[in-house]
Amino acid sequence: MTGGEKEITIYDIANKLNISAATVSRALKDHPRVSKKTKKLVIKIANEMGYRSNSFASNLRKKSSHIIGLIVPRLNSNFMADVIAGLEKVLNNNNYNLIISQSLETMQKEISNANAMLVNRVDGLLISLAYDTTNIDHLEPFIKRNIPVIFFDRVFEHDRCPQIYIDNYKAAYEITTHLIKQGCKRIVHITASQLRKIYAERYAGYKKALEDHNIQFDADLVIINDLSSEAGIASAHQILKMSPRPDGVFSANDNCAISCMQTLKKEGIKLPADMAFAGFNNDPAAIVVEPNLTTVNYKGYEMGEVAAKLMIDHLINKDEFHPAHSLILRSEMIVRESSLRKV
Amino acid sequence: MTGGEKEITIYDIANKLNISAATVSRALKDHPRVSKKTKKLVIKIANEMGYRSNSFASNLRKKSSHIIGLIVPRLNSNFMADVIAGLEKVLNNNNYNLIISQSLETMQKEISNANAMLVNRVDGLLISLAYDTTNIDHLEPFIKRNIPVIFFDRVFEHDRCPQIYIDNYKAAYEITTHLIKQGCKRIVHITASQLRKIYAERYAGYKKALEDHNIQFDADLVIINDLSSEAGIASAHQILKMSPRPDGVFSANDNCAISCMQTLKKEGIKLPADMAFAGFNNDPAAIVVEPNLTTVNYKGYEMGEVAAKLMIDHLINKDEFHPAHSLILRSEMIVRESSLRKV
DNA sequence: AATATTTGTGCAATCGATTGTACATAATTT
DNA sequence: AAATTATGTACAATCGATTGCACAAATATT
Repeated sequence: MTGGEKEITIYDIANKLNISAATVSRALKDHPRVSKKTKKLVIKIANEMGYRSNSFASNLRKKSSHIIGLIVPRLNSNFMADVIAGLEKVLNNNNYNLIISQSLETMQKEISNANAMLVNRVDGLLISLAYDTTNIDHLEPFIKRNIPVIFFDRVFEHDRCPQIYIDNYKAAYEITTHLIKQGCKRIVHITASQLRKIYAERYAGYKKALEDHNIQFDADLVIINDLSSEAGIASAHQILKMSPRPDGVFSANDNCAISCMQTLKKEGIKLPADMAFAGFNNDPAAIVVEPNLTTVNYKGYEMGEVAAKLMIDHLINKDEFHPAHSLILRSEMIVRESSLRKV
Repeated sequence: MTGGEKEITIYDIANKLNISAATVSRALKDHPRVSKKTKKLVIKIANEMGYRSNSFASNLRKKSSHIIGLIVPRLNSNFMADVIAGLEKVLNNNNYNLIISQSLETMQKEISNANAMLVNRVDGLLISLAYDTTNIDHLEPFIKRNIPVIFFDRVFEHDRCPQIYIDNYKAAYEITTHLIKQGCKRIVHITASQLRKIYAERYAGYKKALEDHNIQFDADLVIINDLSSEAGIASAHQILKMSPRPDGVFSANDNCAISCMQTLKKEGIKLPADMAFAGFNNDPAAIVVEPNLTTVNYKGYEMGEVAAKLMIDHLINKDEFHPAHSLILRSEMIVRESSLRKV
């Protein structure tokens, strides 16, 4: 099976109209120096001939691809799917395309993804870091080439790269305070690698809330794992062994909180009477689990939109000075039955 | 802020080594006619100088981008996130990149997405159709250019395009039969637009199962909506008004089934005693809702992998004859408490 | 009417990698 | 030793769009 018809180029159009390719090129991109008559004619013929601009040639000449790279730890999470949906919408409206890859939580794959993005000559890079990423040397080639790099969610400190995240510290502080106000005195905190700022900050918010309410911090109540469903089950067993038994749990994500809740329920623990629960993210399942889970609404879609807008802004005003300011999105606590012990 | 350092090209390497750019090019791609010594040297210098191949130039010359386009109705669903994760893994392992966009369930946006993919000169297109897509004229330019188009999940009949989907008819037949075996006699079916083959087939499987078990089909028991959570709530109210009251529900997705279940539970219906439930997809929330939802395991990740592999195969053996065979993935019924009335 | 400005178009170089062809030199075969 | 083949490299055209510059024609200004 051999290739279809030959692709139409601006030269074909130029030949047909007995004008130069330069004029065709200018006409197609609405250059002011081309007469309206010529423009109309060119566009008409281009359509008739089924012309499609060759982006390779254009990109080569213009040294820009109109493609934005995205690297995330995992594509299959609710939060990330929302982020991507938001990103895609905004980028698409601005005629940018999105090329995506996942690091699968390893720095090694993140590095190879970054290299692929570089070879693909993305105009900008959006990235949420893998669990074990300890440095961002692999992003230096972008920074060196003045390709904007924007961090979101799992961010990294760098004076040239804006960061977008929510105030994890504050959200964790609020939710812990809420649990305390519901009468909890021994609150377990389930979290993940403290290498990632977002988890470290949630942890810090948790600690500060305890401190501000005169509750002694107890390191034995802190469980560090990968926040998976399996980890939630394991956490539940660990909690059951604690003595005296905790009366509240604040998990750094909903997923882990939910499987933990289910395991505890099976073991006869009454929720929230025996133990109040709070999660983080507002996954769809938070309103399915019984009792419905108190959590922090982490707006993925909005974060995607904001990240894309910031990226577009950087690209359009490429030469302007862009302070690498960080954007902190508002998040809100959503109180549901899992934490309500007082009415 | 002006651009960083100049990009290194093969000419720079050639100059430094006093050899021709042609040799550099061949050395970098391990051409057999270049001596091992030269290859080593070129690679060494290329690394030292920080050379990155310019994909625009390469693509322009080779007329291929190594980019696969993906168009889906919505990015933010569990199923789709899984599909994308699977796709990305396989494509990435084969040095292909993935560019994605969402039609937001409208044919209009699907058309504009397709055009963008064409301009971006994707090497292949993977697509799951929007709700209201009635024809695929917008994909003809790909077919005409011999760019492989592969449908998955929401497929379309076309003699040049392979389709990947599960046997929806069979799965629906099985699950309906299961409900019947659990003693259900009046089974509601909640489904979506019959324009989409997958829903039409699930409907057909449902009907056939009734017929084979001598249960009279009753059109009043069929609810057609968009399968959203809101639609699930509305369906619940509709079901409550039915008389005599149905004793089973088969929803064409889990999402809708779950919100319907929750609404019915609030209204005092006992599940599964009063009404047995079955869904479709095996969303994570299916094991969170109480009672856990009987459903069909629709393996998104696997579907993504299979679709990607098929695409790679088409691209690598570009000139061979490819029968546009369809791939039907195995799906399995997962029986949980929501449908178990007999032990 | 002469000069200055605007408008419209074409020429030709450029972006960087690839590849068919040519041509040496080296290694083998007769 | 002559003829043949294999090996290694270079030349130059090509992919298609873009754009600085030149220049003619049309219009406006003095």
